[in-house]
Amino acid sequence: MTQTSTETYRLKGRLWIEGSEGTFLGYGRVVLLERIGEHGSISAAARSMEMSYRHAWKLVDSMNQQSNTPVVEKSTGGKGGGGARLTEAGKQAIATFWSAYRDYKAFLAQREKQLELL
Amino acid sequence: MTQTSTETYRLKGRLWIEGSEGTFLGYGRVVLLERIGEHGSISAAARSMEMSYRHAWKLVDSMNQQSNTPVVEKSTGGKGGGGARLTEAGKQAIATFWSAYRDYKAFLAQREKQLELL
DNA sequence: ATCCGTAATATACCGATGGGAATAACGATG
DNA sequence: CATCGTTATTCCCATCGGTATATTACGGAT
Repeated sequence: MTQTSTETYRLKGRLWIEGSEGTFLGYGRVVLLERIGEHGSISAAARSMEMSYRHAWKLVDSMNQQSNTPVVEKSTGGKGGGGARLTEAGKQAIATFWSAYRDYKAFLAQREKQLELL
Repeated sequence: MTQTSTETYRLKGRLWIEGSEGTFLGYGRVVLLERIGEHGSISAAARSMEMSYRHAWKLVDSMNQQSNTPVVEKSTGGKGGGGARLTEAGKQAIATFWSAYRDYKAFLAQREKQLELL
């Protein structure tokens, strides 16, 4: 027995849905969509996470451009200065991603048990 | 029908095995291990891919530190200046990762068929 | 007409990551 | 004991994503 330390290993992964222009939906993007749904604006959603408005705006723009129908509808000016709200396609996108994500997590947890390392 | 463009979506992901200090095995690391096995040195392995020796060395160091038994044995000086060779644990690590990787690819391909987006 | 908070956009900066070059140690071989 | 190609290690630099900051456009409410 010359075993000094015994490492334990975890199987980890990232999951995302790709469109024609790269990433369409990923974990952070979907959380952002949810926050937009809760707060009613991109800026409030960005503040609620640890994300800059610039970054959040780019993500929303990227998702809208790659979606067959926009996931977020934005309005500028007006009461409260404007805002943003989820579309039906947006809600559907969230559900679709979480569904795949749950399956993915389950796969990882299951597959992790079979790891055999020396 | 107001459908302008019809995006098709792909389910993509990354997979890696984590130890106590972060990533232990990933796609690039395992390819590097294989190349070391083929070429007999870290530097030749690095040259054979598009990787700097500095980077390759750090990856090998990280893997060795996190493995219960080293994955690469290195020798300095001597005929040919030294070299590096895979250990049994290294070969095992490669096999373990590719096995998980294949399953993971199969999972992604299968799960992709179930994506439903608007 | 003014105010307000948001969308929209450009610019400058910052921090991490990896690359390249440079240097030293190493040890069998001739 | 000089050579040689590798391991090992330390600098500095280019690149790149994201942050912070600043500015403009917008339009309903007062």
